[in-house]
Amino acid sequence: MLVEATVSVQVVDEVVGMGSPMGGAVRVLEAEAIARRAEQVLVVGDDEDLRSRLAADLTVLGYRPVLAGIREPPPSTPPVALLAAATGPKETIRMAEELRSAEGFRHLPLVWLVDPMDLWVLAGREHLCDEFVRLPYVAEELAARLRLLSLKTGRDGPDVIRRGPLRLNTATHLVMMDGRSLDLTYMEYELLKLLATSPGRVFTREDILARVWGYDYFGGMRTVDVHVRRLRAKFGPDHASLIQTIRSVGYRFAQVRS
Amino acid sequence: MLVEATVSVQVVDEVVGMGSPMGGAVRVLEAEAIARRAEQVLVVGDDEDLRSRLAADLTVLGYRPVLAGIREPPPSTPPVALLAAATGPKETIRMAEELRSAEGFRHLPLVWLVDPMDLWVLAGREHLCDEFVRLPYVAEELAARLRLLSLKTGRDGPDVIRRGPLRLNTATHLVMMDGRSLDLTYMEYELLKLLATSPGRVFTREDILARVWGYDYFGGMRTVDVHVRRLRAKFGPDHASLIQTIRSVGYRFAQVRS
DNA sequence: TCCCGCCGTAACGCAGTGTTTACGCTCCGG
DNA sequence: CCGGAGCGTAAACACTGCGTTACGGCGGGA
Repeated sequence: MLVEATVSVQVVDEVVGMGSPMGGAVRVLEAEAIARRAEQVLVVGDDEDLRSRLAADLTVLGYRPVLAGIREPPPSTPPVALLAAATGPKETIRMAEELRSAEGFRHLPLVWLVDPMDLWVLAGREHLCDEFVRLPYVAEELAARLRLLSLKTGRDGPDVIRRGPLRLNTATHLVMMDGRSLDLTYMEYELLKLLATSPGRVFTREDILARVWGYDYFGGMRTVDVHVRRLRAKFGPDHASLIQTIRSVGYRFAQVRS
Repeated sequence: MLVEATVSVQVVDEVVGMGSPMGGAVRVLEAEAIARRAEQVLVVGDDEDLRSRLAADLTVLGYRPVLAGIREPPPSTPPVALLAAATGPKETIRMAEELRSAEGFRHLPLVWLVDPMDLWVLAGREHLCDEFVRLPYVAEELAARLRLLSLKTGRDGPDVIRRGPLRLNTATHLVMMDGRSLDLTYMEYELLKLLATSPGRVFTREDILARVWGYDYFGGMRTVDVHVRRLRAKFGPDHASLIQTIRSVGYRFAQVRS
């Protein structure tokens, strides 16, 4: 399916496993695991030396590098990919083309690491490259370019609420989890926005009904439960516990580090 | 009005400029230059040496450098500006702020030329910087970044908005889709312009009515729906989804990769 | 004055969404 | 260990919002 490469999927700094989301109360360890999550960056390519240096620098910069041979895509899609090829620009082109044609990676922003002698390959291939960094790279430049890229792709900015793996863009109404976009309905979106704007704070069902459905709403409380359930289902099993149940009280969004 | 600087407006005359009937061997760069028809680039800053080197390189690359002290803005607004400061990043920040607050320059994409030691100044100032180049710069990198920038900003010159298959000339009111011209009515054009100038952003029907029909408009919201429908019909089935419906919220122009 | 293109409104039907209901499991106190 | 309250879950039901079409008013040009 994808470019052949020597390194298999290998997630750096695996998160503490999260238990089954079924069954109400969320354990402290799970909340901490979510809290330690940083934004992932996929690092692909056949330049092992460059890849490991990138991994080290990215970690220092607060990112979570995911080293992978792109033949075996990682389980969770990071929101951005760095292309590090040792065998020259042709390999980078091939990786970019195959990532772009692979299901699930089509909209992944690609950052090329390019030797200044090879910059000519970019001409006419701008559709395969969202950003590039001149080699030898400087960590500060890499950081700045990743930040700029986040802004340009709408994953960060003044209108974006960042909560752990969740990105909630209030300008575009786009919701992303681990780089994948979630398809939420209007009520789901509004409910999530309310909870996510005050992580850790507990909202009673009355609160939620009044602020999402309107103060004049007259209906059953279970409506909230059902919508929370649908949100958790769309979050997927790994992130279902982002919304926590406080028994006899209500719900709250987990306290995560952005 | 703008930052004080020593150099007045001075157009470096076109060496490979448009209409130049020079023959001879056509190298890749020159071919690009002709294709680009000598697009202007504003070069501002107090680093005279850097400015002149930029002017020379830009000319070779087929651009038409406009050297200016930004106190005296050039008569016609170029589509992009390079910021070259000798006195350090503070000067660059000041130039960027003043350009952004100056009428007519607000939406001008800014490219910083930054010493790697000064890259820290970018943190938190991403709104003042659309692109940056590490010093000492490489001409090929500069060219590649300018090409990428023009793709990302979706502008071919000051009057042309490019969004995927769509071209919108705000000067001539001409709209093209896939090279074919669309015959839009006045309201259709204004509606499309509003949506297309902020791809991804969701506009409510109130927003749209206020900004296209006028703040004093008093009528039904379904008017917007019908005009959106007419636009989609003229786009054709292949491109109807360029305008997306956000249920219970409004409409938005799709985020397309140019 | 007539004609034609543009624009706003109303009506209808459907797909998508929200709400209700019912049932069974979990948690916790007795 | 038992029982009840609280909650998760699924499915059925009701309805909203939007796409779509048709139609009538308005204004400019012949």
